[in-house]
Amino acid sequence: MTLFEELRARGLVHQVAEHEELPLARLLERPQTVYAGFDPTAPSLHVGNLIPLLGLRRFQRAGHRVIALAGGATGMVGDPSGKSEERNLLSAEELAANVAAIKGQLERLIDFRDGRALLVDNLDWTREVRYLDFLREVGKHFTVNSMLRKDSVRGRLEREGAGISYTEFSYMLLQAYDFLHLYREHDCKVQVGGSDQWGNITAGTELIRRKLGGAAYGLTFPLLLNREGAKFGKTAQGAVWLDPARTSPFAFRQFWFNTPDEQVVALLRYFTFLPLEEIEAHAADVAARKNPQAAQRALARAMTELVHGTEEAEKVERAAAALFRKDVDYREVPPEYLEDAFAGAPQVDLPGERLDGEGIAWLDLVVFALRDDAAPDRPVSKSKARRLIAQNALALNGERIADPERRVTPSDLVHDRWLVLRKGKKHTVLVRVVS
RNA sequence: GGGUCGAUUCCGGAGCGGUCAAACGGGUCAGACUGUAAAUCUGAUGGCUCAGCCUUCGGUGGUUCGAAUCCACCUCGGCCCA
Repeated sequence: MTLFEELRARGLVHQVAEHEELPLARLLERPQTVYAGFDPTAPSLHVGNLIPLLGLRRFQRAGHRVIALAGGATGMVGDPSGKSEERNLLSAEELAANVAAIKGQLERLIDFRDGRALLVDNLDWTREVRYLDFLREVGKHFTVNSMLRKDSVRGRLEREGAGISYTEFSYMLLQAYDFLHLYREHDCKVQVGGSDQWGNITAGTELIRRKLGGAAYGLTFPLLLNREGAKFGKTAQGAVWLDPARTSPFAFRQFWFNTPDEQVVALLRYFTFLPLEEIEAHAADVAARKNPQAAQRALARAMTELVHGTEEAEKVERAAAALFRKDVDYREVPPEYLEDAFAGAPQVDLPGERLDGEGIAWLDLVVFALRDDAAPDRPVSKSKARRLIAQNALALNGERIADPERRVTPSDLVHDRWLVLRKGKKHTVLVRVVS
């Protein structure tokens, strides 16, 4: 199976910009250089970025050279694609920090050994370009008419109360210029990206054709939506990040595990490198409602291994297995197993003296241990904690406690040092009592 | 620069002087069911010393016994004109 056939079989081909004399599938029969860009809009990539990133990885595995581009320059301008509103500009310092962080993540998912991949920053060739030169060299090749027809721009123009600044309007020219640059310097003829990048990619192929008479190609991956129709990877708590400091490996694993049946097979094909036959076996199981959650488990495992490594993936899988077991008596689980099980779960340290004497009221312990759903950097308010208790949503060491004034004392400790606090079915916090 | 419309709780969006912590929908959280699903049903969704009180409706000042609702100015945004 050729790379192109596999991409199709996995549902990864959305649109292709190619040429009659030599279609993309034929072009790829010989090793090519392929690029995708990542704008430094945040200090970490998120699962949405995995689409082009793993796309590059597939090209690389098929023997092509890939270029991962960090958008130090384009990030300064802001891509209007897929954005319903104008965004605030990031400072140069923020951008530089973001670029550095993103580069590190790219390096873990793409193999850069022996020139098999390049890591570039478009700021390097854009910084010195003078505005007048840019207008004459690049701007002249675009009509505003065609720019206005791009979805990214049109969406903004048509949306009531939105609008688009000249800065963001210019974005596609910068990205086109990147493609031109890579085409010239690295003989890069193919750009890939999410489907929202179509307009930006074709702007590049057009520029290359007009300026150099060159034949450049584009490929976009389908845009994934979750059930609510929102962009894939966005949750109510925000994006699902690759950085373990922002999204814990446990939460990362759970994100994939919680994929609904209707979507899990598509995600296996789309994101994982599992053989297609294996995925079809899962598809059959899901359709027959056999082995519930097996497909989700495979997906969660594969993705966590990819991003956080095998060891971490095993750890959080064990943690989930322990945490979601029914009727666990934590006192009966040996401490070393417990510690391991909670390695990926949120933890807080509680000073031991809080338990002395009367102990701490259940309500206060909850406020101490729980974060606010809406603002994860803050503790829950007492009002919310009260409501949760009233709704019988909170359990201590596996036992629901409905009395906010119930005292929690050292006699509640599991193995003399822990309190296991659970909210609902899915959220567990390990409270470590320290002296 | 001129005209005009708008800024409401996470989002959309009601409200047009008291009965407004603010309808309704979405989202979110929780409970039941279940497979740590989906669908469905139920409840909750500003804060607190929690059956009472406190602080909110772009900002500042004003009118009034009383303002999210009226007035003035300011800030920001849309649309139209220049």
